[in-house]
Amino acid sequence: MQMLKSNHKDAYALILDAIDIGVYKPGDRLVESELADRFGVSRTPIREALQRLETQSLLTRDGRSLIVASLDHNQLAELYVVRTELEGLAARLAARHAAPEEIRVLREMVQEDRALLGDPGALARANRRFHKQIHLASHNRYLVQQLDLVHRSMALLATTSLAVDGRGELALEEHEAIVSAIEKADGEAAYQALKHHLSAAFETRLKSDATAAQAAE
Amino acid sequence: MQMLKSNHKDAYALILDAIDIGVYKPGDRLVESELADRFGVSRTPIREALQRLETQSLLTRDGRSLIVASLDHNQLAELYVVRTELEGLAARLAARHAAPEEIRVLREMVQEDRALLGDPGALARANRRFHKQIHLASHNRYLVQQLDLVHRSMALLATTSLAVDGRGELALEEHEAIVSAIEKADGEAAYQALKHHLSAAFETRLKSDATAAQAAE
DNA sequence: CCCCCCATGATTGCTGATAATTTTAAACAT
DNA sequence: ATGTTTAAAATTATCAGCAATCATGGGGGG
Repeated sequence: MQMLKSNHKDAYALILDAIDIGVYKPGDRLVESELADRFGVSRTPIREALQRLETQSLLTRDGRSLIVASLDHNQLAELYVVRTELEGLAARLAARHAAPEEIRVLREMVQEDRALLGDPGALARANRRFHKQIHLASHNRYLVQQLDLVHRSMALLATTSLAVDGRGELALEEHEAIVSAIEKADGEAAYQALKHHLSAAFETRLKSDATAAQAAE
Repeated sequence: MQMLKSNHKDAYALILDAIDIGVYKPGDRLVESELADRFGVSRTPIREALQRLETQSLLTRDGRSLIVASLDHNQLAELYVVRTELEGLAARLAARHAAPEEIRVLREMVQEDRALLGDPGALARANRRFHKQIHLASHNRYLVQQLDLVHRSMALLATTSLAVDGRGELALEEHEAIVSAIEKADGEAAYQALKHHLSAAFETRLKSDATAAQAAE
């Protein structure tokens, strides 16, 4: 008999979700007993989940206790450099190794995501799916894993650049260019297109952060 | 008063060492109670260390229990692709961002490591130091972290390519070329030199593995 | 009035015990 | 001999409680 999919996820996923949703924001302290109460388990599984999150750099130590990691400007820039290189590599490999079916899935995604242009949240999820599909198409498990880590770190960023006016349209065009390059099996073009895509996204983020910072003064 | 450096490392380091030394080899099952006995602590810190090692892919699940991960031929190839790209990036960034002092340290390493040419073990450690120094010179903390992960995965490989006849000399020449490129602040040359270095190392490994496999028939 | 010291409470680290699950192996039937 | 069922052993997952450490705040002392 098939086990019903329990709605009782494990502590790791629960805490990750809580961070994603914004229950805990960068800088917040995570107290084991509090989390244990909130999720109705004892401290042991909480501790283990916290340590896993720590090794993935989503949490960081402040003295003896753990706080949600935050990305300052420098760290964000450093993350983007690494992300760009890894995603670029994934695109290059995808152009070389993707199965025809995988490419078709990518193309369909680009089509279907047009329907989401009004909804930044849905667009952000679609964007993640799209990139994940490229990672998988690289057929390099290590790369997929490293990129998972990178993306998990980006969960610390509250905003998505896709919410900025007009960025959604541009991003989809860039996706289209990436898929076209992969279709042509042109690794270098795919690499460049993905690099351009992330560069544009980073630039948008910096601009919107600058505006927000000014507004906060 | 300064605490004496305790010879009682934490469970994580102890298990990692045990894997490094070869007490536990890829495929071996790690039993919590056995490790707890061996290191004289209770199962809880062992469990936490095991989970950390699992998230770093040094251990993998086989059903409910953990075994030391192993790298088959494909996984090794995939790892090398990612490693090459990341180390190449580090070299390029180091050429751009390294402080003069950091470059001098690199140059000294190349000089001093000549003295170790007879001792593959010492050479392997020196090699790790050298690469780590380049990582740091990139001044990108994310990259340093990702590369740490990659190198930890390589701990699963029992042999070092530096033990192969003549490889030590070649490797040091390649190190020399890398440092020269960084000195000239020529990022592209540094990138290419590092790529070449790793490519040569990988090739050496494949050859020696092939020989060993034949001998085992 | 401000600063330092100590006591108190909060929080993490660890232990031993218990529950749940899986693996092992042994007896049995085919 | 081989496959299958069932019971026992081993192992992992979780829990509640204790010990150690750290932060906080409330008095003295200057």
